[in-house]
Amino acid sequence: MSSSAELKKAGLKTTLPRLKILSMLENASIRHMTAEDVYKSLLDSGEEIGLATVYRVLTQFENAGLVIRHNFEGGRSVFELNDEGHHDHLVCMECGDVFEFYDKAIEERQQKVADESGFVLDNHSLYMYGVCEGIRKNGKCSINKRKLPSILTTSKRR
Amino acid sequence: MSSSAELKKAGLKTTLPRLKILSMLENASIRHMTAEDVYKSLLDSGEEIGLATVYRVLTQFENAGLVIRHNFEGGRSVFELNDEGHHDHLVCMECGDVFEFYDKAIEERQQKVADESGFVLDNHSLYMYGVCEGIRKNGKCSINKRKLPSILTTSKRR
DNA sequence: GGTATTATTGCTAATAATTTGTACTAACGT
DNA sequence: ACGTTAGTACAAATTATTAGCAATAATACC
Repeated sequence: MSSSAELKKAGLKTTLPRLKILSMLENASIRHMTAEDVYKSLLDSGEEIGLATVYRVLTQFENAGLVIRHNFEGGRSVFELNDEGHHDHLVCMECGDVFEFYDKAIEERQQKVADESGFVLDNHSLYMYGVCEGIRKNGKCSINKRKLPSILTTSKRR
Repeated sequence: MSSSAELKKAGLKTTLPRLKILSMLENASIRHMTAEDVYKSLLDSGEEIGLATVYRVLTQFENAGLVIRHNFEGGRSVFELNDEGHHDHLVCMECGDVFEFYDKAIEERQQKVADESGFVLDNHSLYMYGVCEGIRKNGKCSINKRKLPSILTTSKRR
């Protein structure tokens, strides 16, 4: 499906900034990007866009279900295209890379816990933080060739 | 153990602000509090303290392992006394109450996933968001008689 | 116990991420 | 093509949190 059609389906007018951002998310080598990552990437590609627009559009995309917002440790949000099924995340605290996984047993137990507590579940977030194999064995991540996401490098928050 | 002794054990000098904050956390009816909750509660109790001190001390407590910091949806941190074993959280998005649970199966599967991915796990956070039974059946939470935590009521962030 | 030394507090101002206000511009329906 | 309405850009505002620094309090030493 074309980006334009995706926007329409999501109930969003197909505007140039939205197309730029959506196609950036679809083609970027980094899957989990902060608003600023998206902003800077677009500027780097020679595209013109305002930071506020990026924030606004990403929030619209989130509400429309086009992207998922994550709040990993560090305080700033990262956005991920909602193009796969649900999954959880393993975040390497050294190289910043994000590994995705889906574990049926965990999902089922979560539902069971919610049921037993009388909760109707809306959503959940499971983030696991650790150090990946590449870093431990080679001092650098063999998989991750990209720059560290700003969430782990530039953020001074803890 | 006295609060003073706890501070010492944690390698922190026993100062008045630290004692106030620790005892506030130990005696508060709300288990998960934002820095501002702690600050306002102390002011309400007639105690004098600075907001910056609350932030500083809570961070020190976190580093010392006395409290756990959580980042529930909404962007602001909540702090919880680290006086029980590890557990995860179910957050009611209507009444703001937080239910704690521990599920051995989930913990084991998490470890297994990490092992299989070559990760050495440092920590994890599992937050489940939904609507509790009290709200669904009575329109209000039967368990939660306290005021809503500011994270869900005063925050304008999504 | 009294004082020096050093850590800690309490202000206020700074910061960082994100949101809003508003005047300009671009989509979409006709 | 053209007007209406929604969307964008920029700057200014907000919110949570942190940093700088002078004032103060807590241990160490006598």
